[in-house]
Amino acid sequence: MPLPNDYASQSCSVARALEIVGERWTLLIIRDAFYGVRRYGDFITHLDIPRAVLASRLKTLVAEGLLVREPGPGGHDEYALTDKGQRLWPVVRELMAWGDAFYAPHGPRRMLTHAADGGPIDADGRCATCGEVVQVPDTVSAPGPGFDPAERRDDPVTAAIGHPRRLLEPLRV
Amino acid sequence: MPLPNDYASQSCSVARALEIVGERWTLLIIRDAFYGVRRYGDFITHLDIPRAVLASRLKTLVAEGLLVREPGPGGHDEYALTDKGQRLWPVVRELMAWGDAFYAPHGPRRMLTHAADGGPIDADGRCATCGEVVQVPDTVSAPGPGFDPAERRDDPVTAAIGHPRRLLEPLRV
DNA sequence: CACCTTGGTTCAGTGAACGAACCAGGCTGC
DNA sequence: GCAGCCTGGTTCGTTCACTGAACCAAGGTG
Repeated sequence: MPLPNDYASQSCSVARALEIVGERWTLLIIRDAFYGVRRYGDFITHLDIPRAVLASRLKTLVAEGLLVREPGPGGHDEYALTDKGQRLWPVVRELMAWGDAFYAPHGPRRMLTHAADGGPIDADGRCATCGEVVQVPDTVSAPGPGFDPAERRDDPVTAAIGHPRRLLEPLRV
Repeated sequence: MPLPNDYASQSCSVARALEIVGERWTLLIIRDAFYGVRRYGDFITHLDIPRAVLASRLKTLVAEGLLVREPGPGGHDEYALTDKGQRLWPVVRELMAWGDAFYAPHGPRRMLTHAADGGPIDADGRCATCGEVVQVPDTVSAPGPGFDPAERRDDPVTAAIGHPRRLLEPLRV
């Protein structure tokens, strides 16, 4: 974080990690990337983030190698998670689990299941049915009991995550 | 985050969680709390955080029930992690693992082991020796190969984490 | 009773976030 | 071939939070 007082002086990997993903909005951008969001405009409409901030964050994430910018099917460039970015999935998953545990009075807002056998994924990332650690592309994210359709807006992202989808599967053709 | 544009509108537990722990410094305060830091002055000297910001964050964390403020042995009040706060440990652990994987050229800065049998704790929080999920108070944190003693400063916190310690064990008597 | 330690609060300066406006390139319709 | 729209940004003035230094109050110590 390029504030006068940064975390860099600390010999701690939590501090180093937070220098990259600890800035406001960054982890939400990463989360949306797992949900298949790849285009600037889709991030804007779903996150409701100031355009300048999104541009700045995307630049940082590409520079740090968490995202790659590449030509997409529509002729527009897209942002896709690299392996380095995908390895943040446990962080996002645990954050979601904590939020579900304490801030989702009607139950989890999203359920994670194993695409291969449909088994639910437990707290430490394993499929309750087969016991395997589920890889990111084999993870299906579906609305859970705490999902509130009333909050649904009409952007393509919100529409897409309204039914089960594999992580990383691009939102658009 | 009480900025004009907050995350609250999103039906997403990641966003809800980040409203609490996504502010600058907050997760580092939580991390230090796992390391046994409990007193205002120790947070100040170890984190090098502006005093006003620490006071504000501690107030928020107590209000949200992640920390409790209670009388300590020295007659001073102390801040201790509640169960709700302790359940953030997987988030901190995964963040540390990610930082170690990509920003620790000389290997992990800290090693986590199971107090009962000394087995290393792997990526998903299980002891490699006994296979159990290691509870927070049974986790021992020790300097790893990437730990740089040259960065050591002379505050009590840095001195204490220079050798193996159980998580949550108070820094002071 | 002076002094030190601890745990804060206050306040001015600075930098980042916000949001609205602007702008450039590529495609579309005609 | 050009007017218009969609996409993906940049610019800029305002607002807000972080920073760091100074100040302050309570409690313990010599």
